[in-house]
Amino acid sequence: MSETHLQDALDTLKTTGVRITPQRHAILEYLIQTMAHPTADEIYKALEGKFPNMSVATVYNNLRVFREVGLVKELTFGDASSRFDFVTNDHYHMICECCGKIVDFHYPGLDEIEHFASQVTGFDVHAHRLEIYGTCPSCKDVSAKVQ
Amino acid sequence: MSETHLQDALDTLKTTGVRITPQRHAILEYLIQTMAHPTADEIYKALEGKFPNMSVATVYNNLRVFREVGLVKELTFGDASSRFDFVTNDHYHMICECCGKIVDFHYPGLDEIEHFASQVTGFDVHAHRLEIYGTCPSCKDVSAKVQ
DNA sequence: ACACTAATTGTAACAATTATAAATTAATAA
DNA sequence: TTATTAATTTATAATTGTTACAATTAGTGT
Repeated sequence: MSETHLQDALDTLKTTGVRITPQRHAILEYLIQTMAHPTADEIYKALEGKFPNMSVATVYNNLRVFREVGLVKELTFGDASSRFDFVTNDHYHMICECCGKIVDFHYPGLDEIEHFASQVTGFDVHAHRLEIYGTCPSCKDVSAKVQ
Repeated sequence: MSETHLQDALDTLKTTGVRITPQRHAILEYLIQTMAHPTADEIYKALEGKFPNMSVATVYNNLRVFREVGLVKELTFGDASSRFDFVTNDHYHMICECCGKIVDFHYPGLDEIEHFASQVTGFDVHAHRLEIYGTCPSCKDVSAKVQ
């Protein structure tokens, strides 16, 4: 099924007139296959084996292209570097403040808040972003043992 | 009433054992008084007149101190630099994707989603973050005129 | 007013990201 | 298939936001 995701993504590129290069193919493949939400540098390092000559700039350029086409979402948390997430269906992120782990979860029907906010502020609403911060089970265990 | 905010903030510093310096006083005052959500550099530039010798490092240091004490929230959007928001009561942000304007709005009862997410992921939940993106009224006007 | 310690300053370092220009390569049509 | 053209990659330099550091300065409790 990640196969079809990749195929869909490539189709999107084709219809949008974005050339499909081996580097783009590899970046997309990696983004889809990994369960993590990698930084640009992590992607760069992960593909170093396959593409010894690839430049970091290529990773950044293509992540921007993917974002513009809507294939990829850029996540900016407090820390230094952005993380990138292949867009499938809508989901939110639960983030461990201890170890940085990110877990996806689904939650339907936050559209009402978009409505509400639109009414209150007079904005046209395009999208929203929600993250929840906490402590993951394994970090809870660790801190329990320490005490 | 922004007077009491400032006084409360200073009290918080005192009880937390954080020294009250003129620079800290001025940064807090500026954060409370401005309706915007300034970057560290904007704060630095705004106080340049009063403190010609103040270092950027001082601004960053103190914003970190304020964050650790809970007086200030750091907002990281897609763009390069963090923005800082004096913490009053809980509110969310509506952000114009066209001009970057940020408008605060209140919305009660998003605790249920914290509960839900906690159940689903097994995390202990500490906080959440929500932003809504759209186009502000004045940017709507401009784009209407162009067409 | 004194001493103690934290805070400020100026600067250098760092790390993420972007700009640039030259070399390469994918898509297209002949 | 090949030539053409414009997009893409690459390598590197530049930029920018932020932090680290060491020396100086200044709050605070006594």
